[in-house]
Amino acid sequence: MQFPLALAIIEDQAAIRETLHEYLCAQPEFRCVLISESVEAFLWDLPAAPAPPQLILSDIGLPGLTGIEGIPLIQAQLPDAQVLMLSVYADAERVFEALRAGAVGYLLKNTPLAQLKEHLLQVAAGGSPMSPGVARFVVQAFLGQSPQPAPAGIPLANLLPEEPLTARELEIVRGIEDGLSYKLIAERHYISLDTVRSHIRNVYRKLQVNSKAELMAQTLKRQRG
Amino acid sequence: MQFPLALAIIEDQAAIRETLHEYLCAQPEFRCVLISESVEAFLWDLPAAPAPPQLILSDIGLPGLTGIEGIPLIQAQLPDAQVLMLSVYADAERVFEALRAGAVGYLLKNTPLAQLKEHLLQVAAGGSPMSPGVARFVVQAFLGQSPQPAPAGIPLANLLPEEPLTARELEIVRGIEDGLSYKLIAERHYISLDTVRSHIRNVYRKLQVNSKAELMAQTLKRQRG
DNA sequence: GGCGGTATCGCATGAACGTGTGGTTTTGGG
DNA sequence: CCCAAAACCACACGTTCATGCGATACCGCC
Repeated sequence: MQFPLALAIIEDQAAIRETLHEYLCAQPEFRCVLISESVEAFLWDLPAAPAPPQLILSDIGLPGLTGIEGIPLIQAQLPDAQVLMLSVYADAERVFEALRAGAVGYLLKNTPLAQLKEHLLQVAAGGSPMSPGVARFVVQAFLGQSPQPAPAGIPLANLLPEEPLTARELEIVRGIEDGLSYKLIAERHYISLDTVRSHIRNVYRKLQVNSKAELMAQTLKRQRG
Repeated sequence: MQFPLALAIIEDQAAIRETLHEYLCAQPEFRCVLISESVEAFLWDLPAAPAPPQLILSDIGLPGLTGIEGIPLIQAQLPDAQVLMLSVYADAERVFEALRAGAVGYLLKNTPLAQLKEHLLQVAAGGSPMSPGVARFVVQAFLGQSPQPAPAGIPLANLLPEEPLTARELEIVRGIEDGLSYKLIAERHYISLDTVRSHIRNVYRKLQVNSKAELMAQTLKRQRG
């Protein structure tokens, strides 16, 4: 394997895109040949790239075509390129779709930059990096399926707690999962309505959601996955 | 998940065993309850352990019973424990055997200690850590087998509503379970916001709930119970 | 033709929620 | 002892939701 590896990034959120760009391109192992904010833009700009990308780091949740839908289109243009998915979603369905579509790995967005770099290098070396929580989906599918409720304590927090929820926050989340209103949660724990709000706010930030419904949807997916 | 996690190590090579022991047990997240040099020794000493291990880090190449052969025996004694394999072998056959036997992950012995620690924590959080080169075997096996083996169906029908939901209403409910707002549900089905409201109203009456949260809580309970 | 059920849509009002901004008190290390 | 993190509280504003009251249209069926 020869360095630098030609790298392309597809990510719609400017902040994340810039962070990835700045960090990865500062590494001697990589050379960024194309940075796009959508699959469409990527394909459009591809002919103008200084070199064909060997590695493509792509978001899934993109405007227009999703990252998953983009994989076959990208591979049609770049048969030798390897696509590594980056996503905030940790549900089995999306993981399977991505792998079936031809992705070689699947990382969650809370992966630290340094690990992300390592994973990209491992892709180039023939690996299939996956965030460990993601890997379990694949293992279970591989096993045909035998959903063992593995963790004894069951942290309903989330698969890969970049920022772990505090004990208090977990209690609040349990209240939401029980279908309670903020008012009832407040009464259950003898705290004020605003305090509940405050905790919820922090939970939403940590879990990257912005409504009760999204929070519960995340729990639902995790239980089905 | 509560710390420290009760950890056991099975490794025959004294040097590696001591390295793992010293490093991991120095971490506040872990508490070493049993260090053995073979599966047989592990099982023998298990009753004398200060606490039942929650995580077991086991080598594969052991004298006597191999680590893989040991998994079912260990799980018979510790149904809630999770076994993470550690091996110098990176061949597909052994990986598959280990996973089939019940291992939750498979790491190579060249994994840095810091990463090993992270992987163990991820196991406790429900992950399936695998060294990236190992992961590709599993992905390929996954892709090689039945395209849609068992995505765990949608038993949404088998709730017990005295009044059954119509097809349309079920679609709307699915939208809610995906965490969408009324607006997004309306867009998804090309109907107006008020129509969504109308359907939801009927669903709430039929299922005897009066908020999104209660509806989702009902779904959650049904899936757990 | 009339009748019931489903699907569609509109409007209005109060409650619940999400989010921004600011605080204080408590608590567990360094 | 001080700092940082967690828990607690408050106010304000806009958005979303829950629910009431309508309405029209299609379809199968007796």
